Amino acid sequence: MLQLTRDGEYAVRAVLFLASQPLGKISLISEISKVQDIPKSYLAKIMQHLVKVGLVNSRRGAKGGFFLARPADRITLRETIEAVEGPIYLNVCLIKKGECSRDEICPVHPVWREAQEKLFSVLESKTMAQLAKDSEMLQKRTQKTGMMKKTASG
Amino acid sequence: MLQLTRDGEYAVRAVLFLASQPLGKISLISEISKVQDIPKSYLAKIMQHLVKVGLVNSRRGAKGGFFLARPADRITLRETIEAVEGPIYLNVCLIKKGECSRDEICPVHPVWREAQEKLFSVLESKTMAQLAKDSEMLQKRTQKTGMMKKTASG
DNA sequence: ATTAAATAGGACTAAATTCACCTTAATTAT
DNA sequence: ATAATTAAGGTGAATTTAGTCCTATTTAAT
Repeated sequence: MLQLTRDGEYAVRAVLFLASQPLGKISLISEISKVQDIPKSYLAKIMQHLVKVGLVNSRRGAKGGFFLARPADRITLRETIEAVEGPIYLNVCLIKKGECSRDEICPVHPVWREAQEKLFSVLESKTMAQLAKDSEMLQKRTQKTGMMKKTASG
Repeated sequence: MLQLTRDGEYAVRAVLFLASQPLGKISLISEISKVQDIPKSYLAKIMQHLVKVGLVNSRRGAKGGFFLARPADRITLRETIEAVEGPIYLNVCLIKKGECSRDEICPVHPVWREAQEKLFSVLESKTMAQLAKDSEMLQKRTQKTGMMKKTASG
Protein backbone atom coordinates (compact mmCIF):
# COMPACT_ATOMS: atom_id res chain seq x y z
CA MET A 1 0.00 0.00 0.00
CA LEU A 2 1.01 3.58 -0.54
CA GLN A 3 1.26 4.12 3.19
CA LEU A 4 3.83 4.48 5.94
CA THR A 5 4.20 1.32 8.02
CA ARG A 6 4.02 1.10 11.78
CA ASP A 7 7.78 0.67 11.75
CA GLY A 8 8.16 4.04 10.12
CA GLU A 9 5.61 5.77 12.30
CA TYR A 10 7.08 4.39 15.51
CA ALA A 11 10.62 5.22 14.43
CA VAL A 12 9.59 8.81 13.83
CA ARG A 13 7.92 9.01 17.22
CA ALA A 14 10.93 7.51 18.97
CA VAL A 15 13.48 9.75 17.30
CA LEU A 16 11.26 12.75 17.90
CA PHE A 17 11.13 11.81 21.55
CA LEU A 18 14.90 11.60 21.77
CA ALA A 19 15.19 14.91 19.96
CA SER A 20 12.97 16.50 22.59
CA GLN A 21 15.16 15.42 25.48
CA PRO A 22 17.75 17.70 27.06
CA LEU A 23 21.29 17.20 25.82
CA GLY A 24 23.03 14.28 27.49
CA LYS A 25 19.78 12.69 28.64
CA ILE A 26 19.62 8.92 28.21
CA SER A 27 16.17 7.46 27.58
CA LEU A 28 14.86 4.01 28.34
CA ILE A 29 12.77 1.80 26.12
CA SER A 30 10.13 1.68 28.84
CA GLU A 31 10.05 5.45 28.97
CA ILE A 32 9.73 6.00 25.23
CA SER A 33 7.23 3.17 24.98
CA LYS A 34 4.96 4.70 27.61
CA VAL A 35 5.09 8.30 26.45
CA GLN A 36 4.85 7.54 22.75
CA ASP A 37 2.38 4.70 23.09
CA ILE A 38 4.44 2.01 21.36
CA PRO A 39 4.48 -1.68 22.38
CA LYS A 40 7.70 -2.20 24.30
CA SER A 41 8.98 -5.29 22.55
CA TYR A 42 8.22 -3.82 19.18
CA LEU A 43 9.97 -0.60 20.05
CA ALA A 44 13.05 -2.51 21.20
CA LYS A 45 13.50 -3.95 17.75
CA ILE A 46 12.99 -0.60 16.09
CA MET A 47 15.57 0.99 18.35
CA GLN A 48 18.04 -1.72 17.40
CA HIS A 49 17.49 -0.78 13.78
CA LEU A 50 18.06 2.86 14.50
CA VAL A 51 21.26 2.02 16.35
CA LYS A 52 22.53 -0.26 13.62
CA VAL A 53 21.98 2.40 11.02
CA GLY A 54 23.81 4.96 13.10
CA LEU A 55 20.99 7.36 13.87
CA VAL A 56 20.87 6.49 17.53
CA ASN A 57 23.47 5.39 20.06
CA SER A 58 22.91 3.03 22.94
CA ARG A 59 24.58 2.20 26.20
CA ARG A 60 24.07 -1.14 27.91
CA GLY A 61 23.82 -1.92 31.55
CA ALA A 62 22.64 0.10 34.48
CA LYS A 63 22.17 3.77 33.62
CA GLY A 64 22.09 2.62 30.01
CA GLY A 65 19.61 3.56 27.34
CA PHE A 66 19.32 5.41 24.03
CA PHE A 67 20.26 8.83 22.76
CA LEU A 68 20.68 10.47 19.37
CA ALA A 69 23.95 9.79 17.62
CA ARG A 70 23.87 13.24 16.01
CA PRO A 71 22.41 16.65 16.78
CA ALA A 72 18.70 16.61 15.99
CA ASP A 73 19.13 19.40 13.47
CA ARG A 74 20.98 17.01 11.24
CA ILE A 75 18.34 14.29 11.15
CA THR A 76 15.45 14.43 8.71
CA LEU A 77 12.14 12.62 8.55
CA ARG A 78 13.22 10.83 5.41
CA GLU A 79 16.34 9.51 7.09
CA THR A 80 14.40 8.27 10.08
CA ILE A 81 11.84 6.49 7.96
CA GLU A 82 14.37 4.93 5.63
CA ALA A 83 16.36 3.78 8.63
CA VAL A 84 13.68 1.24 9.42
CA GLU A 85 11.79 0.83 6.14
CA GLY A 86 14.73 0.83 3.80
CA PRO A 87 14.93 3.17 0.81
CA ILE A 88 11.62 4.60 -0.35
CA TYR A 89 10.45 3.85 -3.87
CA LEU A 90 6.98 5.02 -4.76
CA ASN A 91 6.95 2.49 -7.58
CA VAL A 92 9.14 -0.51 -8.36
CA CYS A 93 10.08 1.10 -11.65
CA LEU A 94 12.08 3.64 -9.64
CA ILE A 95 14.31 1.10 -7.91
CA LYS A 96 16.80 0.99 -10.71
CA LYS A 97 17.08 1.04 -14.46
CA GLY A 98 15.80 -2.24 -15.82
CA GLU A 99 13.72 -3.10 -12.77
CA CYS A 100 10.72 -2.38 -14.94
CA SER A 101 10.99 -3.85 -18.40
CA ARG A 102 9.07 -0.92 -19.84
CA ASP A 103 11.44 1.74 -18.53
CA GLU A 104 12.09 3.23 -21.94
CA ILE A 105 8.54 3.04 -23.27
CA CYS A 106 6.56 3.83 -20.16
CA PRO A 107 5.00 7.29 -20.11
CA VAL A 108 4.16 6.99 -16.42
CA HIS A 109 7.74 6.57 -15.30
CA PRO A 110 8.60 10.30 -15.32
CA VAL A 111 5.45 11.04 -13.36
CA TRP A 112 6.49 8.67 -10.60
CA ARG A 113 9.95 10.15 -10.58
CA GLU A 114 8.53 13.60 -10.09
CA ALA A 115 6.15 12.41 -7.39
CA GLN A 116 8.99 10.79 -5.51
CA GLU A 117 11.17 13.88 -5.73
CA LYS A 118 8.37 16.03 -4.37
CA LEU A 119 7.78 13.59 -1.54
CA PHE A 120 11.45 13.56 -0.64
CA SER A 121 11.67 17.33 -0.60
CA VAL A 122 8.81 17.46 1.87
CA LEU A 123 10.26 14.74 4.07
CA GLU A 124 13.59 16.53 4.06
CA SER A 125 12.20 19.99 4.62
CA LYS A 126 12.15 19.71 8.39
CA THR A 127 14.79 18.46 10.76
CA MET A 128 13.97 16.57 13.90
CA ALA A 129 15.11 19.57 15.90
CA GLN A 130 12.49 21.74 14.20
CA LEU A 131 9.79 19.17 14.70
CA ALA A 132 10.69 18.87 18.36
CA LYS A 133 10.37 22.62 18.69
CA ASP A 134 7.02 22.53 16.87
CA SER A 135 5.90 19.85 19.26
CA GLU A 136 6.80 21.97 22.28
CA MET A 137 4.82 24.84 20.85
CA LEU A 138 1.79 22.68 20.14
CA GLN A 139 1.85 21.28 23.66
CA LYS A 140 2.07 24.71 25.19
CA ARG A 141 -0.79 25.88 23.04
CA THR A 142 -3.10 23.03 24.00
CA GLN A 143 -2.11 23.45 27.65
CA LYS A 144 -2.85 27.17 27.48
CA THR A 145 -6.30 26.76 25.91
CA GLY A 146 -6.99 24.15 28.54
CA MET A 147 -6.00 26.61 31.26
CA MET A 148 -8.02 29.40 29.71
CA LYS A 149 -11.14 27.27 29.87
CA LYS A 150 -10.45 26.60 33.53
CA THR A 151 -9.57 30.16 34.46
CA ALA A 152 -12.46 31.52 32.45
CA SER A 153 -14.84 29.63 34.67
CA GLY A 154 -13.07 30.74 37.84
CA MET B 1 5.22 0.00 2.47
CA LEU B 2 5.30 3.38 0.87
CA GLN B 3 4.90 1.82 -2.56
CA LEU B 4 2.31 1.31 -5.25
CA THR B 5 0.90 -2.20 -5.25
CA ARG B 6 0.66 -4.54 -8.22
CA ASP B 7 -3.03 -3.81 -8.30
CA GLY B 8 -2.33 -0.15 -8.82
CA GLU B 9 0.40 -0.68 -11.37
CA TYR B 10 -1.68 -3.12 -13.39
CA ALA B 11 -4.74 -0.88 -13.26
CA VAL B 12 -2.70 1.99 -14.63
CA ARG B 13 -1.37 -0.17 -17.44
CA ALA B 14 -4.81 -1.46 -18.32
CA VAL B 15 -6.48 1.94 -18.36
CA LEU B 16 -3.58 3.35 -20.31
CA PHE B 17 -4.04 0.58 -22.85
CA LEU B 18 -7.72 1.35 -23.20
CA ALA B 19 -6.91 5.04 -23.52
CA SER B 20 -4.60 4.23 -26.40
CA GLN B 21 -7.27 2.44 -28.40
CA PRO B 22 -9.24 4.10 -31.16
CA LEU B 23 -12.65 5.38 -30.13
CA GLY B 24 -15.29 2.66 -30.07
CA LYS B 25 -12.76 -0.15 -29.91
CA ILE B 26 -13.60 -2.93 -27.47
CA SER B 27 -10.64 -4.71 -25.88
CA LEU B 28 -10.39 -8.21 -24.51
CA ILE B 29 -8.80 -9.36 -21.29
CA SER B 30 -6.55 -11.62 -23.29
CA GLU B 31 -5.44 -8.73 -25.47
CA ILE B 32 -4.64 -6.38 -22.59
CA SER B 33 -3.01 -9.17 -20.67
CA LYS B 34 -0.66 -10.01 -23.52
CA VAL B 35 0.33 -6.50 -24.51
CA GLN B 36 0.69 -5.17 -20.99
CA ASP B 37 2.23 -8.30 -19.54
CA ILE B 38 -0.32 -8.92 -16.80
CA PRO B 39 -1.48 -12.41 -15.65
CA LYS B 40 -4.86 -12.95 -17.27
CA SER B 41 -6.85 -14.11 -14.27
CA TYR B 42 -5.35 -11.39 -12.13
CA LEU B 43 -6.22 -8.78 -14.69
CA ALA B 44 -9.80 -10.02 -14.81
CA LYS B 45 -10.25 -9.15 -11.16
CA ILE B 46 -8.72 -5.74 -11.62
CA MET B 47 -10.97 -5.01 -14.58
CA GLN B 48 -13.99 -5.90 -12.49
CA HIS B 49 -12.87 -3.35 -9.94
CA LEU B 50 -12.48 -0.70 -12.59
CA VAL B 51 -15.95 -1.47 -13.90
CA LYS B 52 -17.55 -1.43 -10.48
CA VAL B 53 -16.04 1.95 -9.74
CA GLY B 54 -17.29 3.36 -13.01
CA LEU B 55 -14.01 4.03 -14.76
CA VAL B 56 -14.46 1.31 -17.34
CA ASN B 57 -17.49 -0.19 -19.05
CA SER B 58 -17.87 -3.80 -20.07
CA ARG B 59 -19.96 -5.83 -22.43
CA ARG B 60 -20.54 -9.51 -21.88
CA GLY B 61 -20.80 -12.28 -24.39
CA ALA B 62 -19.41 -12.58 -27.86
CA LYS B 63 -17.98 -9.35 -29.23
CA GLY B 64 -17.84 -8.23 -25.62
CA GLY B 65 -14.94 -6.70 -23.77
CA PHE B 66 -13.86 -3.50 -22.05
CA PHE B 67 -13.71 0.15 -22.93
CA LEU B 68 -13.36 3.42 -21.04
CA ALA B 69 -16.51 4.77 -19.46
CA ARG B 70 -15.30 8.34 -20.01
CA PRO B 71 -13.05 10.18 -22.40
CA ALA B 72 -9.44 9.53 -21.45
CA ASP B 73 -8.84 13.21 -20.93
CA ARG B 74 -11.09 13.08 -17.91
CA ILE B 75 -9.30 10.24 -16.14
CA THR B 76 -6.29 10.88 -13.95
CA LEU B 77 -3.61 8.61 -12.56
CA ARG B 78 -4.85 9.22 -9.06
CA GLU B 79 -8.35 8.14 -9.97
CA THR B 80 -7.11 4.98 -11.62
CA ILE B 81 -4.98 4.00 -8.68
CA GLU B 82 -7.62 4.74 -6.09
CA ALA B 83 -10.10 2.74 -8.12
CA VAL B 84 -8.31 -0.44 -7.16
CA GLU B 85 -6.33 0.50 -4.06
CA GLY B 86 -8.94 2.61 -2.36
CA PRO B 87 -8.24 6.14 -1.18
CA ILE B 88 -4.58 6.99 -0.74
CA TYR B 89 -3.39 8.00 2.72
CA LEU B 90 0.35 8.44 3.10
CA ASN B 91 -0.09 7.96 6.82
CA VAL B 92 -2.94 6.63 8.93
CA CYS B 93 -3.11 9.96 10.70
CA LEU B 94 -4.49 11.44 7.47
CA ILE B 95 -7.45 9.10 7.22
CA LYS B 96 -9.63 11.23 9.38
CA LYS B 97 -9.55 13.39 12.46
CA GLY B 98 -9.13 11.19 15.49
CA GLU B 99 -7.65 8.25 13.63
CA CYS B 100 -4.39 9.20 15.28
CA SER B 101 -4.81 10.03 18.93
CA ARG B 102 -2.03 12.58 18.69
CA ASP B 103 -3.68 14.63 15.94
CA GLU B 104 -3.58 17.88 17.86
CA ILE B 105 -0.16 17.46 19.43
CA CYS B 106 1.71 15.81 16.58
CA PRO B 107 4.15 18.09 14.78
CA VAL B 108 4.58 15.60 11.95
CA HIS B 109 0.95 15.66 10.93
CA PRO B 110 1.16 18.85 8.83
CA VAL B 111 4.21 17.47 7.08
CA TRP B 112 2.33 14.38 6.00
CA ARG B 113 -0.58 16.49 4.88
CA GLU B 114 1.72 18.56 2.70
CA ALA B 115 3.43 15.47 1.30
CA GLN B 116 0.11 13.97 0.38
CA GLU B 117 -1.09 17.14 -1.30
CA LYS B 118 2.07 17.32 -3.38
CA LEU B 119 1.71 13.67 -4.34
CA PHE B 120 -1.89 14.19 -5.39
CA SER B 121 -1.05 17.21 -7.50
CA VAL B 122 1.50 15.14 -9.40
CA LEU B 123 -0.84 12.20 -9.84
CA GLU B 124 -3.52 14.56 -11.11
CA SER B 125 -1.27 16.58 -13.34
CA LYS B 126 -1.62 14.29 -16.33
CA THR B 127 -4.71 12.75 -17.83
CA MET B 128 -4.73 9.31 -19.33
CA ALA B 129 -5.17 10.91 -22.74
CA GLN B 130 -1.92 12.81 -22.32
CA LEU B 131 -0.10 9.74 -21.07
CA ALA B 132 -1.37 7.75 -24.02
CA LYS B 133 -0.04 10.45 -26.33
CA ASP B 134 3.30 10.44 -24.51
CA SER B 135 3.41 6.70 -24.92
CA GLU B 136 2.88 6.94 -28.67
CA MET B 137 5.69 9.45 -28.90
CA LEU B 138 8.06 7.28 -26.88
CA GLN B 139 7.29 4.26 -29.02
CA LYS B 140 7.93 6.17 -32.23
CA ARG B 141 11.20 7.44 -30.87
CA THR B 142 12.51 4.01 -29.87
CA GLN B 143 11.38 2.58 -33.19
CA LYS B 144 13.20 5.32 -35.07
CA THR B 145 16.48 4.83 -33.19
CA GLY B 146 16.14 1.12 -33.79
CA MET B 147 15.75 1.72 -37.55
CA MET B 148 18.70 4.08 -37.62
CA LYS B 149 20.93 1.40 -36.20
CA LYS B 150 19.78 -1.04 -38.83
CA THR B 151 20.05 1.34 -41.77
CA ALA B 152 23.39 2.63 -40.56
CA SER B 153 24.84 -0.85 -40.95
CA GLY B 154 23.31 -1.42 -44.38
C1' DA C 1 -27.59 -24.60 -29.67
C1' DT C 2 -22.94 -23.12 -29.75
C1' DT C 3 -19.51 -20.20 -28.80
C1' DA C 4 -17.28 -16.21 -26.84
C1' DA C 5 -16.66 -13.42 -23.24
C1' DA C 6 -17.25 -11.07 -18.74
C1' DT C 7 -18.81 -12.02 -13.76
C1' DA C 8 -18.32 -13.83 -9.37
C1' DG C 9 -16.21 -16.06 -6.06
C1' DG C 10 -13.04 -19.10 -3.89
C1' DA C 11 -8.58 -21.31 -2.95
C1' DC C 12 -4.04 -20.97 -2.17
C1' DT C 13 0.72 -19.36 -1.39
C1' DA C 14 3.88 -16.07 0.07
C1' DA C 15 5.22 -12.22 2.40
C1' DA C 16 4.69 -8.46 5.49
C1' DT C 17 3.02 -6.74 9.82
C1' DT C 18 2.79 -6.52 14.57
C1' DC C 19 3.71 -7.97 18.41
C1' DA C 20 5.52 -11.31 22.69
C1' DC C 21 9.07 -13.67 24.96
C1' DC C 22 13.46 -15.31 26.29
C1' DT C 23 18.36 -15.66 26.53
C1' DT C 24 22.90 -13.23 26.31
C1' DA C 25 25.99 -9.70 26.97
C1' DA C 26 27.51 -5.45 28.89
C1' DT C 27 27.71 -2.12 32.47
C1' DT C 28 27.13 -0.06 36.85
C1' DA C 29 26.22 0.01 41.78
C1' DT C 30 26.82 -2.39 46.04
C1' DA D 1 33.01 -10.24 43.36
C1' DT D 2 28.13 -10.02 43.04
C1' DA D 3 23.75 -8.43 42.04
C1' DA D 4 20.94 -5.50 39.47
C1' DT D 5 19.94 -3.20 35.40
C1' DT D 6 19.41 -2.68 30.65
C1' DA D 7 20.32 -3.21 25.64
C1' DA D 8 21.22 -6.87 22.04
C1' DG D 9 19.65 -10.40 19.63
C1' DG D 10 17.05 -14.29 18.32
C1' DT D 11 12.70 -17.12 17.95
C1' DG D 12 8.15 -17.51 17.15
C1' DA D 13 3.47 -16.76 16.17
C1' DA D 14 -0.92 -14.66 15.11
C1' DT D 15 -2.91 -11.71 11.88
C1' DT D 16 -3.31 -9.27 7.79
C1' DT D 17 -2.22 -8.10 3.12
C1' DA D 18 -0.52 -9.17 -1.48
C1' DG D 19 -0.41 -11.78 -5.30
C1' DT D 20 -1.85 -15.47 -8.29
C1' DC D 21 -4.66 -18.68 -10.39
C1' DC D 22 -8.86 -21.42 -11.23
C1' DT D 23 -13.61 -22.72 -12.06
C1' DA D 24 -18.27 -22.22 -12.29
C1' DT D 25 -21.97 -19.02 -13.90
C1' DT D 26 -24.13 -15.55 -16.64
C1' DT D 27 -24.80 -13.01 -20.79
C1' DA D 28 -24.89 -12.07 -25.61
C1' DA D 29 -23.98 -12.87 -30.58
C1' DT D 30 -24.14 -16.04 -34.36
